[in-house]
Amino acid sequence: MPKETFLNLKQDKKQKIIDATIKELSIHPYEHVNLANIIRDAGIARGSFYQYFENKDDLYLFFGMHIAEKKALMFKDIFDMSIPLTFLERFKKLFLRGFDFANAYPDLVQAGYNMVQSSLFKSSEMYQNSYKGGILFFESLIQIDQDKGIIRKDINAAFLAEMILSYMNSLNLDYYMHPTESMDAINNRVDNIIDILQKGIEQHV
Amino acid sequence: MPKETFLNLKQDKKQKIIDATIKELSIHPYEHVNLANIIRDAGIARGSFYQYFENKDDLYLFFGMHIAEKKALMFKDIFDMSIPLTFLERFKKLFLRGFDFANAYPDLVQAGYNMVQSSLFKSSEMYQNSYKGGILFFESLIQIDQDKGIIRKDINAAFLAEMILSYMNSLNLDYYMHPTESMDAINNRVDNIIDILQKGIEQHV
DNA sequence: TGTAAATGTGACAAGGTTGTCACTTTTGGA
DNA sequence: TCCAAAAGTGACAACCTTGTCACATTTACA
Repeated sequence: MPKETFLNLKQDKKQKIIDATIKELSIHPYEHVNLANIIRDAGIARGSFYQYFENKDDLYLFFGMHIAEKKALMFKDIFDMSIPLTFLERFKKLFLRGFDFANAYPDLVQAGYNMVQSSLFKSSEMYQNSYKGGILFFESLIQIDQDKGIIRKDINAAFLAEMILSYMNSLNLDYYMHPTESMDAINNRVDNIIDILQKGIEQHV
Repeated sequence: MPKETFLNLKQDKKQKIIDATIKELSIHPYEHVNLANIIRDAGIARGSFYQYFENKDDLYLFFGMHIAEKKALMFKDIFDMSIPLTFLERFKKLFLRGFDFANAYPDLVQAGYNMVQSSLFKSSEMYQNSYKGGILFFESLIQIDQDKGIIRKDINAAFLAEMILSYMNSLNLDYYMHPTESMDAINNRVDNIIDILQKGIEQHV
């Protein structure tokens, strides 16, 4: 956790440090991040950095939370269960929103990708929880649709949830790294995949 | 490429260096690999190392090729087109064989995983080619089945190939990292997924 | 305005890693 | 057996990075 000194900083100085962190993390993998670069770009002294954060890992922890906050805002409505949607409709929304997020915050996403790559982060509680949480959420959506008779009952909800989220992540990450496809092509691709899933899991009456 | 000096080494000395590399790479992510550990475990002098390899990256290049050779041997028959199999049959074989490979060479796979994680390796030509090659191969298998009327013609072969390979990779890697599931559970999971794909892509007459 | 607490600063110690080089030992052919 | 080429060796220079600390400056409040 950052020290109070950092939290008390004026917004624009805080933002400068965040921006410098994004820049450095979006260029270098986590393990090669150089504090000197962040300090230079943020325009602060080395000593000041250690007045704001315990150490480098403390900065990462804060930065991970910063990304999580941005994501929570962007994906909020998709996890809102008061909006009635089938499993596949919700999944499609999540899938497409991932690309919107990448378009909105390209550097942030690149930086986040580099963080997630690191084994240090992958084994962190924060990551584990959010990953498992996502799977459990979609697993329950699948089960609801199975109860309603929309999805075949012989499908293992956990397996399906893991598969689609793992594929979504890898495709989103691909797009972050090489945003070559147009949004039209992306939509086409998502439709094609959703169609396969739809026919693969639907309950025939 | 390793220097001739290395290639001229007696097999058991070569193997000792390979084993030490596997050990170090299976414990630490690529960026944190410490030559001192490899040298100690291999029982050679620092100077000798630089008589065998240009530098650290040269060792990685060689090691990547070493893994590729082992894999080629293990997966050979799956890519043998003289054996007649449908796309899904071949995919299932590949999927399951991935787990066999992990069981046969757990440390090697762990080390390979750590390598593949590194952005340096991911952007290497060797990796790009083998990745694209796999996708193209399965893309062509899908097209063959489409021509035969086994798979719906409105399915985009490239999209489907990318999806299944990306999912297979992530599941295989998961298993490498936490081999908690029994082979029975694995078989069950693979069958469940193959069933969804089967129903999702089959051509109805 | 005076002063104590908070914040800012950058040189530097401590620790770590890579690749080099002058030297030693081994090998293999004359 | 002798000797030149090949292979082996490990101390070390060069470099890099983190976190610290004694001191300087600013802030906030009496």
